[in-house]
Amino acid sequence: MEGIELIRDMIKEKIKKVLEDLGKDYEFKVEIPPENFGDFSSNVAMVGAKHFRRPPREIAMDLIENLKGDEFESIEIAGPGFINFRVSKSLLQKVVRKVLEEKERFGKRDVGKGTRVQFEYASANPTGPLTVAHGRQIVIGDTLVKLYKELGFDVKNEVYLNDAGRQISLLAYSLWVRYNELFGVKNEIPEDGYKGEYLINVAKKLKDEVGDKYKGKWNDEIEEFFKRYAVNEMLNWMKSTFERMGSKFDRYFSEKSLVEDGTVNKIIEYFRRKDLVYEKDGALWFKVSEFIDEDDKVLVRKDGTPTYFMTDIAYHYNKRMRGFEKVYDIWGSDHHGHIPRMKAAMKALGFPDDFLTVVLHQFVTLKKGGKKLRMSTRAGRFITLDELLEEVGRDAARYFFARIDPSKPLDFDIDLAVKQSSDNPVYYVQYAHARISSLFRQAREKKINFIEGENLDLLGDEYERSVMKQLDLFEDILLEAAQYYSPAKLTSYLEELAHVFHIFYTHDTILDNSNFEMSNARLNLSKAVQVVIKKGLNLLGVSAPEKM
RNA sequence: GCGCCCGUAGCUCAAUAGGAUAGAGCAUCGGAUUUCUAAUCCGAGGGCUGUGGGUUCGACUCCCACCGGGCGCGCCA
Repeated sequence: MEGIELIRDMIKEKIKKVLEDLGKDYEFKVEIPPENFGDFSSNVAMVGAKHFRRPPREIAMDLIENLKGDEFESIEIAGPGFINFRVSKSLLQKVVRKVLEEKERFGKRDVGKGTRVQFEYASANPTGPLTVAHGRQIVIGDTLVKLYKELGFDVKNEVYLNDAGRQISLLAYSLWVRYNELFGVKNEIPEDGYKGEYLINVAKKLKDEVGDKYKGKWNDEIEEFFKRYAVNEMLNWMKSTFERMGSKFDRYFSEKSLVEDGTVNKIIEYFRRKDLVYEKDGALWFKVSEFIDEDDKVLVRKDGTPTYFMTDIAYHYNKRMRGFEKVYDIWGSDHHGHIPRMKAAMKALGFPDDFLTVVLHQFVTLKKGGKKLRMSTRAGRFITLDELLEEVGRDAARYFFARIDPSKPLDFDIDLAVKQSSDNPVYYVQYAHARISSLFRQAREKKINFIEGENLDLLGDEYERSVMKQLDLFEDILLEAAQYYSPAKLTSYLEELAHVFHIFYTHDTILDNSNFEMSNARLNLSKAVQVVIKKGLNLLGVSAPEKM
């Protein structure tokens, strides 16, 4: 039941031991080299040149003498001093066994040791439909949440609703205008109001519920009602979009509640005691400059309302009080200016430096008919996430969002996504999964018995080897994708795994009536691939079909 | 003007904490199926990794300058 270590780690350990025997200890790497250089390779001899004060190739020769063993079919020196390892079949076969034994648990580790962390993403103004930019954020967030769970963290995810502030007043008034239109009462939606058609539908629903109760009437109380009604409608809409995306949040957190429950005032009091705020021009300012080389920022406006900065500090205070040891915020790159002052605020509250990590992603631009579309919620003209899902489907949309590293801008060509959706690499990966399902259906038909875990010792030709090596990488990739906050590492991996499988499938006959043992061995290997692909797609929130 | 991010094949992107001959897919051209799904596989062409310097055994990767694009520099969020 004890799983083996990654082969790479095993090699590294062995080398380390040999170095210790020679009285040396320094950093070096074991990696997967380009083709034709063996299975694994190390730069240990090259890095060691300064430590041994001898030429790399000479060092390599000594090391190789001490490394020889059953695990390796061959160890060779190449190029300027690389040591290339070709590992034994039996070592690779153990990976297959491990995958089959652990199934969907394969890849789980306990690096997190139950550390309580939180991911906040897809946070939005509840003033309109979610955009494709939110879609990108949802996929990045969802995937990281699942990855961190795999790695043994206690993870929660949360959406922050900016349900306070001026934009909500504008939303309420815009809805009121639409509502009155239904009675023939004409009013103008302000320039910076919400002119999208969706508010007409909300207005109709409201009219069905309350009739002409608010026709032509407007006061503070009515404004409150319209705010509550509109925000609730927008929130329900958001939830339905999340559901369409296959996304689920543990909690929706209201910005407004931070004012109402006194958290904001509590923070202000604390800052006052610490002499970190001052009054100027009727507003309350936070001494950002006390912590970093940036200008001070307003916390409370002249009119007494808190700024976004203020409530966000309160929100993060709240997170900390709830017991999260680390929080990750996923923001669009247009928020990057917000990072230093938030960090300063965290410091002011006495939180550890690494309490808050911000994961930034570049924006999504849309292209349609060769033209770039600029999205604007207020103007009411944009492609919504709902529309995108309608056109390309959940799997393709999610995979596409995951596929580009968050640090790169994502250029979403809608025409291409619609027209050539079958070219989307998600199908390439899914197809490998479906193909394997089909293999097992065929095996039953051909009366080829599948015995899990048997005949693995027959695996070892070059196609099988490359599949086994790729399987061995999976655990490492999960860690890497989590560390770099990059689901794209996972999609690249899956495409490569699908690729080596397709090659294996093309060149080796898997179901062979004249050789049941070999058939069973290859079915086992296929099964292992299927388990890993399914798991990988699962982490991305993409389905793994049995048939295509 | 200042700050952050990005620049790799015609297009969309890789390149595993500085490593070997910079790789895939799409597109183009040419092949592969009487047998497990051809949504696949094999092959060909296509590159001064934006430009110029620097660091070292070695640079797409690190440093400096510049060019080009995105974003930010609110009592907006």
